[in-house]
Amino acid sequence: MLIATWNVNSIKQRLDHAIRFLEETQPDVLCLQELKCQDEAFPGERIEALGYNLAVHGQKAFNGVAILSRHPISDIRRGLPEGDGDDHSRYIEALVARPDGGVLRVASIYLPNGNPLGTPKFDYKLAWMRRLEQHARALLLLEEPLILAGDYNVIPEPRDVYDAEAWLGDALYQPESRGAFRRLLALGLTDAVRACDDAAGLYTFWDYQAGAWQRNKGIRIDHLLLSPQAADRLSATEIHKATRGWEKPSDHVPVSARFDF
DNA sequence: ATGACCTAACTTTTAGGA
Repeated sequence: MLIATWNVNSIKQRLDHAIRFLEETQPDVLCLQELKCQDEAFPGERIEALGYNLAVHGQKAFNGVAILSRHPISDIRRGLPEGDGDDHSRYIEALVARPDGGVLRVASIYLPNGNPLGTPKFDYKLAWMRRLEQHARALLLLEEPLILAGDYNVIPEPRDVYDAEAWLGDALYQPESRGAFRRLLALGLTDAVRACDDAAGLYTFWDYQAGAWQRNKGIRIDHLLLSPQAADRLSATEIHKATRGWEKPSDHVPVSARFDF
């Protein structure tokens, strides 16, 4: 099975891109982030025509996450637990029926950006990461193949950024943000890309500004975290860098992981 | 050297992104 994640920066603006990616790459599951539309405005028709089932958790103008699956989906959860007062649509989870008869639990995650530092936005990011950690801990007790995929808005390590010094004052590279990401890994989750490739300079985001793409000033912030039962079956990962060169691209590119189930 | 973008919305300016 091929599982992919992509922050599309508006699904309405990027529908042709998403369709092209689905046709060319044929993922079994695609997790989307930053839909920037409400559920009823999600342009699902052409996606469903390709054979995908949809689970959408949208909101007006900002955020919004979805799971597209070629296989039956059930057990849909929208939002993390303990979300009193959190009206951002940043988490959706579903159980996907595997072709081999087993199940696979997948979440599409859009973790808060957290900038600027010293504001409630950064506190919100850290609190959200704590909630994700708690929920991941509970999910791991199920001992299922589990994939927490999405835009984490965290640069895990210096090798994941073109120039670490330039990001020292940014919420994506703060010790607290990176520590919270490491706590997720310490639960027993595996960073899929890093399980397959130790190289520096693997990026998933290039800013629209300042010719970041042309100068390869990228960062790696889109991740697939795997439970042991998923990591055991991981065979390969891919960063679909070419999409960043398409006409009117998203600033993020898809990341995918292949499993031998 | 410097600045350099994109999206949605109560749209001609702002908020949010990263």
